[in-house]
Amino acid sequence: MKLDFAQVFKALGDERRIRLLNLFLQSGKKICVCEMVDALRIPQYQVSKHLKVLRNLDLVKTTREGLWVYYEANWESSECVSDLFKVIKKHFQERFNEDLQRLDERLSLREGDSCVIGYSIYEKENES
Amino acid sequence: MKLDFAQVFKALGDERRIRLLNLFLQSGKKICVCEMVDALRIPQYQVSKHLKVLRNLDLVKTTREGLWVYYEANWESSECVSDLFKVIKKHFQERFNEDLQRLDERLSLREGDSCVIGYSIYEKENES
DNA sequence: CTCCTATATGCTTATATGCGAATATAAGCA
DNA sequence: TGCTTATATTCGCATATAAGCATATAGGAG
Repeated sequence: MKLDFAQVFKALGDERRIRLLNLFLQSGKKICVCEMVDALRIPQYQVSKHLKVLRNLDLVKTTREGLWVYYEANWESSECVSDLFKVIKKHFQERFNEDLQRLDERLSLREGDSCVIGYSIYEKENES
Repeated sequence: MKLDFAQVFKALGDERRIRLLNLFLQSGKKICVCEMVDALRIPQYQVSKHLKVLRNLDLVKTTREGLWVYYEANWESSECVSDLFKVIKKHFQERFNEDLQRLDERLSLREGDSCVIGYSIYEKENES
């Protein structure tokens, strides 16, 4: 499986994909799709589509737990990719800080290490 | 001037732009457009177009000497970009080795540090 | 089996990006 | 000035990519 690095750069050439990857790199955690939707404030179908691009290039790993699918950065892909990850991790922390803040809020609602609320918070948002 | 890094990755998401940048990074030299045309074996107008993308993002610097315009990597752009350059320099040496070989052949035709032959070698190629 | 929820994918339309040919610009020289 | 060469840009066309909506899939609970 010979990796085409132009493809990797092209994948990172979309702001939302970088923001997704940045969530994984900065938090170091497995994050589920509905949590990403909250952190990035973009529709679920967009998150899934962009995750597919990252998955096809082996930049992320997935774990399914019941209905929830958790994503994390894949540091075992290749040395070049993990060197790239280090650069992003080093320089993008403050660049997308708002995403990380919203992620933290959302992660605080977990029970143990698991997401339990899905999209139910959106129903509450109608109150405001 | 706030740099959009998704744009930088998008610029590197084209194989020919990476190959151009790789020429600068591996050789460490200023290279003129007609030499790039020979090294990458793509038309001159494509080289100029791709160089424009790199120039607009401040990834390369230019020097004009008479008719010839020399390009080189711009290491002063930002720390993040120069960290990216280091990753590319480290991992792409053998990946585009043929470009570098052709560049070396072409650079050996310089007089001093200057390109002097332009596109005249193409006229000789009709013999073969 | 049926219903519900989280995630993934098709499909259609709009937008953007690519190429190649021709041409413009800019500098040197006669 | 006018000619030549190196480099840059413009234009029209084909193709690719993005957004939004609807729907499909997959797993859990009753």
